[in-house]
Amino acid sequence: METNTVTTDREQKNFLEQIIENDLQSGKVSAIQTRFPPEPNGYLHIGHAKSICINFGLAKKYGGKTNLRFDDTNPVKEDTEYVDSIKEDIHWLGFDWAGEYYASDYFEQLYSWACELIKKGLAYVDDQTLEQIRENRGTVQTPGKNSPYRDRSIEDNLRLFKEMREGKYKDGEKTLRAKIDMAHPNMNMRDPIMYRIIHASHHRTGDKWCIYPMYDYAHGESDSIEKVTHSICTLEFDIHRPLYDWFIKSLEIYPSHQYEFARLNITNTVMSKRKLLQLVKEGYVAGWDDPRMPTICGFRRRGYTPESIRRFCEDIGVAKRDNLIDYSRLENSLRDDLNKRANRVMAVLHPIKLIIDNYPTNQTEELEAVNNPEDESKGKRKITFSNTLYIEQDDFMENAPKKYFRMTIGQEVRLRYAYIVKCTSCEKDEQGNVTTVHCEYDPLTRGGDTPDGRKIKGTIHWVDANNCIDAKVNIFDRLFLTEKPDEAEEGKTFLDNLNPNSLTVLEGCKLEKSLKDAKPLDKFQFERLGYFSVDYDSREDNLIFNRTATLKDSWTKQK
RNA sequence: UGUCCCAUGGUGUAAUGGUAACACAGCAGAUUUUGGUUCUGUCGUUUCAAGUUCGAGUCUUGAUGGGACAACCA
Repeated sequence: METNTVTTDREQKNFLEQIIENDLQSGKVSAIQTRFPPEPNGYLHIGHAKSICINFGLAKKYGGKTNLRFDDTNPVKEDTEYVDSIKEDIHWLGFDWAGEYYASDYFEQLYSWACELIKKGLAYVDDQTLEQIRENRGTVQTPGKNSPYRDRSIEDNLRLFKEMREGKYKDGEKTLRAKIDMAHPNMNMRDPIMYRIIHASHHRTGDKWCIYPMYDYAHGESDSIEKVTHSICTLEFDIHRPLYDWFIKSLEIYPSHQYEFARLNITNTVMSKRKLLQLVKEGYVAGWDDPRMPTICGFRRRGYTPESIRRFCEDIGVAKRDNLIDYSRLENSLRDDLNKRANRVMAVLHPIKLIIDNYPTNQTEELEAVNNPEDESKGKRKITFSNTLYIEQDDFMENAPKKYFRMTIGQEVRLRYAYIVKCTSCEKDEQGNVTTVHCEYDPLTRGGDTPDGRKIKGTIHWVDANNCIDAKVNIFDRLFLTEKPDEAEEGKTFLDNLNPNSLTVLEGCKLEKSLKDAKPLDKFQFERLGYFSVDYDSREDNLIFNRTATLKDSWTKQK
């Protein structure tokens, strides 16, 4: 292994990279093998994306491999629906796995290893009930008590365990336990349960088994079978590591090692699968892929790109201390990506009419607009202009503050790519809302240039009222009102922190004609407004856009 | 009154006993046919105490604060 390239490298490395480089240099491992081990009992969320980027990213960086392994040891919670969605999401994120495995592939091996542990006197069949086991486990501060069945003979244990497998017992009647230490300060070491009886069909093995291994017994052994060198998981498993090591050592099998990092937390959202499932099941959101959900499919539907999510995961880094990342970091990554890639178009979300009184009534002309000022290769397009346009409600004010550079009576403003116009008057409805604004244009400023060189501070976007299309636009706000929704007040739950206004549907938005063929997941920057993506439910005659994120806005801040 | 993990600007993440740094956010300015982008400048950091050392963010001990652990979940 070359070491000189590494030492001269000034790049910052996280603790996992340091561990891996040490292991590679010392010869502890010759190549690295990682794995991403989801349980197929829910959809992947942004926290999983972090784990995916770490596991796949590390293997890629150091020339190793990553397996996808489904941790499917609990048939009552798992389903192929989740298997499929998980695979889709990983691919969409841009990763491909070396091997696709299932813990259930290893059930036979796991069973025979369990028999080996029995033969070594390191496991026993326990007849205690769930309640008795719980009671005798003790507490974190008091030692537990040995089970009365703890000293059964190896022969009895072997026979009983075989009978468990054969279906001779009902759910809960017996368990197989590792024989470690009921007084161990680490609760996980107090004779942890290795197998429980569950008479339920498994999504892959059907009714072949009625005993299923627990996570602690299955996970490390699966890692070992796959010769995983670095088994990377979140912090809450660090207390399981002694047990992880105990099984591997007792079985004398390939020594995989577990390393833990701090899970991702993001402001104003929840990240637990249980809570996400609850939001879906109880109808607080429209589904797993609701654009307000922190799921991968939710972000996808909202308009996020895989690149922006990967970039985000790199940005936030990896360490062992608890963290809470501001949601805006996600938006930053998105803007950074889409600024360079999304074509610009003009759209008016809250339309009011703008009538150019000195422009010929029946005239229409075509103007040229740049598709992406960051990327000349995206070319230009034609947009039409006439005497009646739509502009944004916010872009007109009757009594404007002095730093308001938009439309207000007597002030000149540029209509993007069109003309300089001067606002003359407005019309209101009975409630006093402005419905129509009048102005006059300067014919010498076609395209938006000022031949006399006068400076125009404001430029606003517009849509030709005589040549535009209607659309529905979903505006999303944070799903939760508080930064840490999990921390609910006394007697309340995270549900009480839900934002009742997290979704606003805008009807009758006006879009430039070029958008008529937009297909689901197409992404655009609506000039001055933000990034928008076409929703799955969008149809040619009923366009629906999702606002992915706004543009940075230093104006509303100034106000 | 247990065991384990963690503690660096507002938020994250580096610094491997030798000048505390980078990103984002904030603030100020420049540029701009998007109040976007881009560019420049700027603000601001080692939880506390003792110890080891020529020298400590880093090592030791203690304290404080935060987190994890008592599913036949993962």
